[in-house]
Amino acid sequence: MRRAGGRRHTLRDIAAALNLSVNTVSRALSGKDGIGEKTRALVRAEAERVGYVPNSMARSLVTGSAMTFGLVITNPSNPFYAQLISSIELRARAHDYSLLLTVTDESAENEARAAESLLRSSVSGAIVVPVQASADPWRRLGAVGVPTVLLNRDLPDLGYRFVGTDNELGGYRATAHAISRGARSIVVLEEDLPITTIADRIAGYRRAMTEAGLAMPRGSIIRVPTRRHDQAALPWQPQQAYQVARRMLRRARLPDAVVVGNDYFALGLYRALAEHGLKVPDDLMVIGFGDHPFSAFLSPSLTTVRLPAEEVGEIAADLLLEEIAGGRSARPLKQLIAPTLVERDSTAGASRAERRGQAGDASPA
Amino acid sequence: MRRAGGRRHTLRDIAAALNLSVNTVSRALSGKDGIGEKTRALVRAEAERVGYVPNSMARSLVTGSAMTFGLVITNPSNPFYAQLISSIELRARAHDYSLLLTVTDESAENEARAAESLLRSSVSGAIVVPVQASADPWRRLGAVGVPTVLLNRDLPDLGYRFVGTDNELGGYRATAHAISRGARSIVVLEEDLPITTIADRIAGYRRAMTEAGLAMPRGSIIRVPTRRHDQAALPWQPQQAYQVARRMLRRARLPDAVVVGNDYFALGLYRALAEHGLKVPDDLMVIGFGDHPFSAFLSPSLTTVRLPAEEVGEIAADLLLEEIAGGRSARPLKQLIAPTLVERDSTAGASRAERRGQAGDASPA
DNA sequence: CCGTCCAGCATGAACGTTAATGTCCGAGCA
DNA sequence: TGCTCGGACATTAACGTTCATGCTGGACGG
Repeated sequence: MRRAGGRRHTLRDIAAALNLSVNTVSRALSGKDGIGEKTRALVRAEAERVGYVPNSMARSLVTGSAMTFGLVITNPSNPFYAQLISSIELRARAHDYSLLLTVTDESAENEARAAESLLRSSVSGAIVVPVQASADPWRRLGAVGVPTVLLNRDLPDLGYRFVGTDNELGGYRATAHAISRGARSIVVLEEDLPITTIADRIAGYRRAMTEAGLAMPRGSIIRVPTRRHDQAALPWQPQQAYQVARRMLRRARLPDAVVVGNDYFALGLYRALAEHGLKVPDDLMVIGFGDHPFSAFLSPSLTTVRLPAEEVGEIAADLLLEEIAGGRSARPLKQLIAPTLVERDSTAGASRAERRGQAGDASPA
Repeated sequence: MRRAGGRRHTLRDIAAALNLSVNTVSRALSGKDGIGEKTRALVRAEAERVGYVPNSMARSLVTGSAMTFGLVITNPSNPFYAQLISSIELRARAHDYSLLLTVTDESAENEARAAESLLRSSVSGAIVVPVQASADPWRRLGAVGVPTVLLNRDLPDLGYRFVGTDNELGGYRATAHAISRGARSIVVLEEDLPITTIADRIAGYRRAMTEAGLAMPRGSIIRVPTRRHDQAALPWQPQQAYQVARRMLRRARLPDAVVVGNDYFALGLYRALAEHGLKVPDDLMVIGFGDHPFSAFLSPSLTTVRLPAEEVGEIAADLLLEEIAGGRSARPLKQLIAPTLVERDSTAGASRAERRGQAGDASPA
C-alpha cells in the first residue's frame, strides 16, 4: 500500500504500473470524458489497490484554488463563536472546502499576521470576525482578489459582504421588554471593548429608553474590564462582572433592571445581588444576551436575547460560496439577522417596579 | 501593488524586474547565504514594493511539508474543546504552523472523511480527538508517515502518542470527595457515549466506592441520552439531564450524592432537585466535571473537577512538534494530566449524609 | 480504396517554489 | 604568469497535478 521510503503514490506510479500516461490516469480518476470505460476501471482499480491519495497542493498550484476557507475568529471559548465554527465548518465541508482556523484574541497584531497567512495559503475565501482596530489587513486580502465575508462585526469602509446579528435590535428588545415589565431606571452592563456589536446594543438600549421617555443619567452604561492573558483566549469572566456589579450596588439608587452584554455577566450580577440580599426579579430584573446553554437553568432562569448563531454561520458560508462562484447574488450586501427575546423568570412576575407603577396609577402621567 | 489580471506577483516577476535569476531572488528572500548584501537589499526592496507574498502551496509542493496541523475535534461547543482549540492554535502559530480544523460531531463517517482530507492536504501532522468507533482512519494516516497525536481519547492499538486528562483519577477524586463528606450511596450521571473518557470516569468512581467498601447497586450508573441533529454540533443539553434526573428522583431511595459527567448535567440536576424541594448540599450533594466558567457562579456554587485544558493542548502541540522534528523525545508515549477537584458549596457544610453519619457514630462500623 | 472523423490515448507545458549543479570572474598565491 | 579557490550568481531539474494540444488507428461514407 505504501511506496518505499514513506513516499506516497502519485499519478506517475499508477501510470507506470499500467503503461499509461500520467494525463490518462488523471482524467480517469477525476471522471472526465475521453477515457475508455475499460481503461478507467483499470485505473480506478490500481489506484484503489495502492491506496492512492491525490496531492491537493499540487492540484491547487495548477488550478489556483486551494478549496479552503480561512476562518478568523476572536475567541472560540465564546459560545456564540463556537457555534459559528461548527456551523461554518459543516457548510464548508459539504461543499468540499477545508477550514483554516485562526484565533486573534482581539489582537490587531494577530489579525494582521492572520491575513498575511491566509494570503500565503491562497485560500479560496475568508470569513472574518474583525478586531475592528484597522481595516487594512482585510483590505489587502480583497485587493489581491480573495473574496472576504465579514462576520458579526462590520467594517463598512471596505464594502465587503457582511452578515451578523442585529445587535441594535437585540439591545432594543431587551430594554423594551424591561420597560414593558415596569422598569423605569435601567442600567447596562457591557464589556469594555471598542467593537460595533457592543456599541449597537447600547444604541438599541438608548432608542428604547428614548422612545419610552425615560432618563439615562450618567452611570447608566457600566463597563466591565476585559481580562486578557498572554496565553490562549479566555472565556468571559463572570468574576469581572461580579466586581463591577458590587460597586454598582453600593450606589444610592438601585435601578429597576440591568441589561447585561452577555449571559456570563448575568452570572456575576446574580451573585452580587444575592450577596446584597436582593431578589431577582422582585427587587431587580436581569436581561441577558446570548442565551448560552446554561441560562435557561439558572435560578431564576434568565430572560435573554437569543442569537441566531447557526443561521448567521450558514449565511456567511453561503455568501462566501456565492462570491467565490463569482455570480453576483440577489442577496443584500449587508445582512442583519434579528435576535429573539426569550422571556424567563428573571423578568417574570410582579416586580418591584411593576408594583410601584400600580401604586402610582392614580397620579397623572 | 497588484499585477494585471488579479494575479499575484511571483519570484519570477521580481527576478525579471531586477535582471536576476529566480533562484537568486528566492535565496535572497529566504535569508540563505551565497547572496551579496547589495543584491539582497535590492531584492527585498523590490519584493516590498510590489507586495510580494510567497505561495505556500508551491513551497510545500517542493519541500514536502505544508506547515499545517490538522486538528480534528468532535465538538467546539464543548468548552473543554474550545479551550483546546485556542491553546493548540496559539502553539501552532508560534511555530509558524497553520491549523486545519475539522469537526466530527462524534460521527465515524465524518472522521473517516476527515482523515482522508488531511491526507490529501499533506498536513505536517495531526492532533485528533477520535470518535473511538474505529482506529482505521488514523492508522492509515500514520502508515503514510503523518505524525499523529491522540488527544483526550486514546486508541491504544495504534501506539501513537497520547495526551489527555486522567479521567479515572477525576472520577475517583470526585467520588472520594463525596465519600469524605459523608456520602454513602452515590450515583453517577453520565452521557451515553461509547468513549473511554466516560468509561474511565466510571472506573474511578468504582474504585473510590470499592475502597470505601460502599455498595454500587443496580442503577448506580445512570445514562443521559445524547441528543444530536443533522446540523452543526450542539452544546451539552442540561434538559436531557433534567429529565433523567426527574426519573431518578421518583425512585424509592434517594442517594446522598450525585457525580455528574459534566457541569451542564449538574444544571439539569439542580433544577430537578429544586422542583422536588430538595436542597443542595443539605439533602443531596452534587459534584460536576469540567469546571465550566459558569459553575463557580451557580447557587449553590458547584464543586467540580477542573480539567487542565490549556496544559493538555500545549502538550499535544509540543508532542506533535517533536514528532515532526523526528527527534525521539524523552517524554512518555502516553501522558495523563491530573485534574484537580475544586471544592465549592454543592458539597459544603453539614450535609444530610454527614449528620446521619454523626448520628450513627455509636454503632459499630 | 481513400479520405475524414473521432474516440482514446500520449506529449509537452505550466503552476511557483526550492534544491542541486554549473559557470564566471576576481583575488590570492607560488 | 598561471593556477587554484571560492564568492556570487545562473541554469536546470524537480515536486505532482491539470490543461492544451498532438498523435494514432479504426469505423465509416463516398
